[in-house]
Amino acid sequence: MLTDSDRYQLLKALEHNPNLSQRQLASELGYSLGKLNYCLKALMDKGWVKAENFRTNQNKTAYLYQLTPAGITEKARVTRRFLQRKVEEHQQIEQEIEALKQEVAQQTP
Amino acid sequence: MLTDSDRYQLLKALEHNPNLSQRQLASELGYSLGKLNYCLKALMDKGWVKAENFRTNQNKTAYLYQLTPAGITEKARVTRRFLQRKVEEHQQIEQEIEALKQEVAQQTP
DNA sequence: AATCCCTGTTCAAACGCTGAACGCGCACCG
DNA sequence: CGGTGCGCGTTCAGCGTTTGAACAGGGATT
Repeated sequence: MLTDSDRYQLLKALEHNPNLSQRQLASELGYSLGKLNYCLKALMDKGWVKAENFRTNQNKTAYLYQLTPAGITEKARVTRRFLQRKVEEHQQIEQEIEALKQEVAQQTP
Repeated sequence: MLTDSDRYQLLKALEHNPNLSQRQLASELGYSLGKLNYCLKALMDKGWVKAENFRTNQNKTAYLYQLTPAGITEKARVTRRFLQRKVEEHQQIEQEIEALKQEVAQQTP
């Protein structure tokens, strides 16, 4: 698929480290290589990320995965949306914990 | 698979309603019929739940999915474990939210 | 030229999940 | 007594997602 979490995590990682390889990104985010390639391609299809060929000073060829202006805008939007979702999740877990605590308290009096 | 969440939810549901059909249980927990059947069978294989043939007063045949003594013990264990995991998750989300808030604050000054 | 290493890309296989379909047994009715 | 309907548990082909081994390409090193 391509969830908001994927979008957020990838855009954030690329914002800070546009010079990582797909393998490094995958490892950093805990994604498989295939999934990362899929997600990255999706971001590029949307025009949020642009791959630029570049070579390190004295090293191999590689790509630079840079956020486009549209990507920067989108990253801001996704971040706000993701935050809101996390806040809701947080509240829900709080209730769940309260219920679980009562349950544990009752089960061995 | 069969996560702690599955174990907890099913054991809890059965503790309160041993007389529900698999379809009713699935609907209540938001599981598909196939998944519920799989999970329930797993609990029975472990010896935590026992299916007893019974017939409602003036109705059809059905099963009673009752927790065994071992099942009651296990339910208590799983509940504690599940609570602990939720507390950790809660703390982690709290940190994540804090980071996201700072990120949002910085992105449109 | 040959070898090595690190790229990005691909895609068959594995996995988890779904829900339509099936067989069974009971209750009701003609 | 047969027929029909209903709800039950069970099954499994099909689906969408995910995995990671395998591949092709290009620069560096020998």
